[in-house]
Amino acid sequence: MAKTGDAKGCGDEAAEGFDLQNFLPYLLNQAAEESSLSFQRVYKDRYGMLRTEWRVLFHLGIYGRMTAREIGARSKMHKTKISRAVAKLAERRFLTRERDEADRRLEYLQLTTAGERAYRDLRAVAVDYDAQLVAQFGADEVAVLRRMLRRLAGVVAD
Amino acid sequence: MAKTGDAKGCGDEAAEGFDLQNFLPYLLNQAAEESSLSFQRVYKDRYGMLRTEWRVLFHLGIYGRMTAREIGARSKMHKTKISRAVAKLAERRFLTRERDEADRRLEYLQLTTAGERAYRDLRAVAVDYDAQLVAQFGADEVAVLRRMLRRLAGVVAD
DNA sequence: TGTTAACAGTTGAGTTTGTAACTAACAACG
DNA sequence: CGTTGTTAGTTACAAACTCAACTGTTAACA
Repeated sequence: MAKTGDAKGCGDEAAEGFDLQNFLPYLLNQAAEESSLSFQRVYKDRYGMLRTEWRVLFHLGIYGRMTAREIGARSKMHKTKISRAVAKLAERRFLTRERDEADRRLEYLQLTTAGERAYRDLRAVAVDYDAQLVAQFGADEVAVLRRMLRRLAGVVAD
Repeated sequence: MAKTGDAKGCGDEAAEGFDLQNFLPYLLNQAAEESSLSFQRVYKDRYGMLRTEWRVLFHLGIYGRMTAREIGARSKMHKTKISRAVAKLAERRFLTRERDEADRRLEYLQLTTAGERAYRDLRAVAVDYDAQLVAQFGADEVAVLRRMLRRLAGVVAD
């Protein structure tokens, strides 16, 4: 895969002809950007959401009522991102915040009916995308891809 | 892989239990972010570079003298990003800009000796990373991963 | 030629992000 | 209790990104 025999007579000839298009961090970024694009357009145009907001919406939609801290633990998003995403979603009445009276530092977040509706709508788009992808690449290869990406992302369990 | 039988008796039961951790755009972003991190640290701490600057540096290091337009065509980065990255690299004397006298809109960019040195240094880091990855995952699986990512990224040829 | 369109690259305004410092609340231990 | 440390979440400010408008140049074609 890596080109060789590019001898230029320097010291570190091993890396001559470095292949950027096959370099994983670069490639991952390109693929991530590209695959995000079609979605981004849906949740941006349809609901005026950012990716961070989409993520928070999905976490609450999938796992139900939880605190910002728990979202952070699951998603590895930084807490400031979450804080701002939550503020926007609350402002748009997609979620409600409820203080925990036992530990008043905590705030439970929960989707409103409107938030739930948005989540279901966007989830349908996501499911379609997934199906399309599996149809295009084949279930086996997609499974391999997912497994490797999970390892790269350092996701141990859930 | 997808959970089923979560019947809640609504309309769109197919998507109940949507698995965020296996959703490709999400997974890709997580993996991309994670894999970028170790590098980011190297080129940021060692040379004060951003990812855009790293990319420009590598394009010039690998393919040699070219214009900003060509970098854009190869990398799919937006021209404003490239423009600013080039400005910073020029300011730090990592590249020189040379107007094309035949078509005065064009400016040829080329690494200086210092730029070349930085490129070689960072390339060595990249090569190491790659080797480590192949050792960890196995050459075959990495090849599959690369092929799929290239397709996802929409890279047709080079 | 003169006019209009297209292109390479830059700049500016508004938005989003990252880092660090901050507030408020709980915990631990003397 | 009271001091010190930790945690949940927010805010402030600077850096970076996006999008659109801009400059300067070449191409197209009447």
